[in-house]
Amino acid sequence: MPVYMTEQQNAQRDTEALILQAAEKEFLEKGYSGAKTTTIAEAAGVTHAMFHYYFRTKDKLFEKIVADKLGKLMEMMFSAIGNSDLPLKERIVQGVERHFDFVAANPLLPRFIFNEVHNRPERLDGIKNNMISMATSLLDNLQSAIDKDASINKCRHADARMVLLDIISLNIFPFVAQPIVNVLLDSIDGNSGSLLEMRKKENVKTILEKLNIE
Amino acid sequence: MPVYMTEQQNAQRDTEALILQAAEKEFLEKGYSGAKTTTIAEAAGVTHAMFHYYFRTKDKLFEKIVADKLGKLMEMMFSAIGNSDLPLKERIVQGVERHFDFVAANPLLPRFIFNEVHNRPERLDGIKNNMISMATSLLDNLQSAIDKDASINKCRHADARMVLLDIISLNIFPFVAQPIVNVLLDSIDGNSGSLLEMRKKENVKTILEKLNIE
DNA sequence: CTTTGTGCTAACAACAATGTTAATCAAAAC
DNA sequence: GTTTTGATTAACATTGTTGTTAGCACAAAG
Repeated sequence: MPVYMTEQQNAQRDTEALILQAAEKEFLEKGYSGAKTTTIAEAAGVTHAMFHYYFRTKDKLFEKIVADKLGKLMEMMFSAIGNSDLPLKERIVQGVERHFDFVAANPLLPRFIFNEVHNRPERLDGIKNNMISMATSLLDNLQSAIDKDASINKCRHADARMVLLDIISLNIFPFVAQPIVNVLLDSIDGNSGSLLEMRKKENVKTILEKLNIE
Repeated sequence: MPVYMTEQQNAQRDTEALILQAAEKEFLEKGYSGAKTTTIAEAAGVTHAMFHYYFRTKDKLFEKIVADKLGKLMEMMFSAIGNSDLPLKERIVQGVERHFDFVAANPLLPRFIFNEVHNRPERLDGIKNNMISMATSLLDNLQSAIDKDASINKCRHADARMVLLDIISLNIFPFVAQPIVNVLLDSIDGNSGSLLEMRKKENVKTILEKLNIE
């Protein structure tokens, strides 16, 4: 393998990366059927023949990107289960905030995944087993942490799966429904933009209250 | 206006309605760009020329359907604010359950609206004012009910807007993410299908706990 | 300096999707 | 019964989108 790359190879990596970036953005924004290869090429600043030169077909590139984003599905779900080394309260706070921050950093990801999984549910087949085993172990761990805390302190004996679903639901919704939520709240009082920070704190509070912690 | 319709008029209404139904289904399933007029016509059992005969263009019919579904946006949000004649606890229970049932009866509606509002946020412009005034009055009412209950009983002094967002988030998520949630929960134990009923109860509980009612 | 390989372009080909039109058929109006 | 009206069809026209190909430019290798 070459230590120095030729200029041609540099150029290749550049335009290939440019197309990939443009495609990712376009696909995440508009989904498979809404995205156009010509638009992607245009956004990348190359002729649309380059698209096919590097990635053969629209499907091939799309499936590559779907696979990539599907890999983030785990993170989109299980990052909400905090670090098991922390005491339960800190674990919950960290879990909710970490999860919220992940979604905030990938605000288009949820809608994209929901849409493309709805379009072809069999996309899940490949990661199903991985998902299940990961969910099982993480949830088992969280559940016993909750149960232990429930015995020692006054914490509620909650179902860890439900808590996880609560966190994911609460955190993802404002991003999936952003324009609508903005209309709803921005105009009632003038808190434009601060909604997300507000919501992040609120969700932490909601989950803590649900578990009756503190 | 005729009391009896001619057979031609009957036929017209039939195929027009058939196309409309097929289009609604197709659009809700696949969105604007994913839906094909030929597929709609085929599903309605007519030639695709009929599509244009009755509805001129794909856009026109789509906008009609979007407007219709956007009309349901209010219900999708504010049905969660229960009847103000009831005591707070019953009001919350009724609100959450009524809202959940509405989403369950229109499971494709949220994704459709989120997508098409994201594609063209200006779609909201038309109903913005209506939304705001309705939100204001309904939320004001709910807020004072909460505040009153907080003074009399031990109920928490919660922000009605946040409570509304919580309910919508929790109730809508399982439908928007259905295949994923099913994988996550179905395989952990064998509760296939019962997830939604489970979730409905859980959401009621969560909101009641949040308000510290009962 | 020639040859080879490769990124790149422009033009074209193929197909799918939207939209149109002229002609047909049957029921309703007269 | 003739005419008219409107639903319906098949065929066509158009455009947008995807994918291909022949050739050019230019750096690297010999």
